[in-house]
Amino acid sequence: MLDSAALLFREQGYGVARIEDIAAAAEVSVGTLYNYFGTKGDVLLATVSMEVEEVLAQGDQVLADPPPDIADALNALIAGYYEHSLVYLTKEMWRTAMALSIDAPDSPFARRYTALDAQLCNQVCALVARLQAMSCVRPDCDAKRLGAIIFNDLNAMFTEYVREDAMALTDLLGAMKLRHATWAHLLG
Amino acid sequence: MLDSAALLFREQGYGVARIEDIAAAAEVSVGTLYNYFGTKGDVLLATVSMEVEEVLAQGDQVLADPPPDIADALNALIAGYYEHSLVYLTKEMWRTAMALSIDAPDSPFARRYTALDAQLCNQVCALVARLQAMSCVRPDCDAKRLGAIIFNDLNAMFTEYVREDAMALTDLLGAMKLRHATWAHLLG
DNA sequence: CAAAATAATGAAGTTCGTTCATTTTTGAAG
DNA sequence: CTTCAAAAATGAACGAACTTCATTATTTTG
Repeated sequence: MLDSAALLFREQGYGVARIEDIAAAAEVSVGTLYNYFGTKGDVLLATVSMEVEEVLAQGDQVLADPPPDIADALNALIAGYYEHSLVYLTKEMWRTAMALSIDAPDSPFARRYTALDAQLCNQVCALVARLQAMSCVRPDCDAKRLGAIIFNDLNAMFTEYVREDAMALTDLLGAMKLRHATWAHLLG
Repeated sequence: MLDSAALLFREQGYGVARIEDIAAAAEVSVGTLYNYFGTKGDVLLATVSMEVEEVLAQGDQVLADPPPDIADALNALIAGYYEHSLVYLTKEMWRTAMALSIDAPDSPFARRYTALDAQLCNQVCALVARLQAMSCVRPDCDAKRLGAIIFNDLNAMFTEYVREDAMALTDLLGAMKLRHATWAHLLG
């Protein structure tokens, strides 16, 4: 079911792909699909989760042994996020997931999406703390707060990337590098 | 029409208030309403615009003669944004507006919403530049880039505030002040 | 084998936002 | 005052797809 859904979402778009089509492609009935997913949005979430879980695992690799330079370390972590972002999802799917999570923040869907976001943020915070422990970041700063600022900024840039179909991944990566240079300058 | 719509959106919520109800409250027909607004979302946008226009005007006051201290200046500008945010809109209306602007970024609605956001961002950038000209911010930084980082972070905090009905304005203002302290520390 | 629990089914319901052919009002010209 | 064309207003009907749920089928248990 999930494979069929992900395929149709990618090929036709979340809005165009009807539950009926997904059920047909998965060779089950509509009712069966609803026995496993409470909502069309939940089907999308399952795909988003796959995406973010993998990205978090990748990030843990970076955290285990980060490059001893602020810009390099941030590059390694964040470029991993960005480059993985379209493996399972399209920009349109990201937009829909983001919209759903804002519009109904109390739904199970949104709660889980928010939790995943928080984990990504924590990963950035952990990286900053690690760099601080390695004396690559000035010690007179709160790693948690700095990490959150950095994450919020990078997340906003990702949102912009996802909103503009014309924006290429290289554009995003370029903008990201300028940010990292700024941080290296301020924190080094 | 707009007054009736804003009232119903506030009282019942965007989702619950039907176009038919809004038309009835404004003593016009549904068709008439659609002669002035292309979409239900456009009705919401008109209210969002009022909100942001006023906030931008307030911001210009601050920019004209900012306090000669980073934290104070940021406080004056951003607290103005935050404190004004629920004058015309509810948290739910904000959420819907944000969701619409992400979900269909090419719609007139989204374009205008994004443009307003960009203006707010520019205002923060202008403030940083102003403080730099006043020698309150170290000169070896790009004001435009710093302003964008600061704005993205504060905007993310506002989004969190709007997502959590339980979060009070004072919580948001408190979190904001911690951020400003960080910036004062890094840029002073 | 019986019977209870679990899973699958798919047709029907529901709900609003949106449309558009028709009617009404306006206001300028003769 | 009368015409009449342009502008505004009208509201009934449409459409579309997500969900629901009573019914049927399958699996597991005793």
